[in-house]
Amino acid sequence: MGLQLTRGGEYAVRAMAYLARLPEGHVAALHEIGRAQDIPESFLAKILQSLVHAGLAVSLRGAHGGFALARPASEITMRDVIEAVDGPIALNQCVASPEDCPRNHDCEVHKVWLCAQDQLMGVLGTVSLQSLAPAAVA
Amino acid sequence: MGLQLTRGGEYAVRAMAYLARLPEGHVAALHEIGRAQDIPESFLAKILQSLVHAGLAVSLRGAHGGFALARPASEITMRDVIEAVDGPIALNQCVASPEDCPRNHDCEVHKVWLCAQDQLMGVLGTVSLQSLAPAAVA
DNA sequence: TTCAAAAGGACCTTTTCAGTCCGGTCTGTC
DNA sequence: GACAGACCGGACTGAAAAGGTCCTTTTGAA
Repeated sequence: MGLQLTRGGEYAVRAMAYLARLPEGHVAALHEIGRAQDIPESFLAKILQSLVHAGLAVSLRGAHGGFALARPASEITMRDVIEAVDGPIALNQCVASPEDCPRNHDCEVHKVWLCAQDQLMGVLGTVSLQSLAPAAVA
Repeated sequence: MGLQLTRGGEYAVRAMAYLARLPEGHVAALHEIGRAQDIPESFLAKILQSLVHAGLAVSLRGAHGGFALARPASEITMRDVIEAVDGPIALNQCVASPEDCPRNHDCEVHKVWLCAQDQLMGVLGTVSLQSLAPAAVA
């Protein structure tokens, strides 16, 4: 199909949105998140590790351990989450690494992709986890 | 990587932009396009067939055959071209087929994807092949 | 000490991508 | 009519990524 979000990215957003809805200071265990959001737990484990590595989530090990957001939900965007799991967003190769594209100079198509990418980033980079969590505690 | 254009889509846009630069009535043979745009010819053959099936290009068979745009370059958008080759653009599954998504109702993430998709379509659906072909004949 | 839970890496299966190949068909030219 | 040039169309393939699974190790709290 092409030009589609990966399953991992989708899961990551849902998992983080779930964490964003939790009361302050609460940690959620892997299986809690997985069950609540209907995500295969062993796969979710890998995704959460990416998020922890990226500094978006923190984990507590040992009994009663689990995961929580590393910073306020208002300071984490969908873009952050997706890029942590799927790598940098680049609609096509020539936007990601223009130096590899021989027809780079005066390429009209290139400009269009840059523009499209900006539009996309404008949305994903603006929406925070907070705005995804309307059911936050009162 | 995820969320990236396929090679086929990229080639298709370049090939169509090439055709758009041709003088009216001229047809370009497969090998001509492939050589000019540096696209593997056997792969390009498949791509062009998709474009013909989608009604964006026409082909002439037999000796001195080749390809040309099916309508004026100003009436073919990048979106048309990409969707002809890669299928419908849907940033994620739940945008493509909302009926398959159980959490469809009151899903905040869904709305964001719709918005992002609209932005993307706004760009790709507006840019015509004509605007990609600045070197058109005088 | 013991047990619950995350960390991390090896492994696996399926699908998609990116492309090749080849026989068939069409059509302009000689 | 024969022939050559060019598209048609589908089967095939190798590599890579997606999408997971599993198992061992480490950590922390009761």
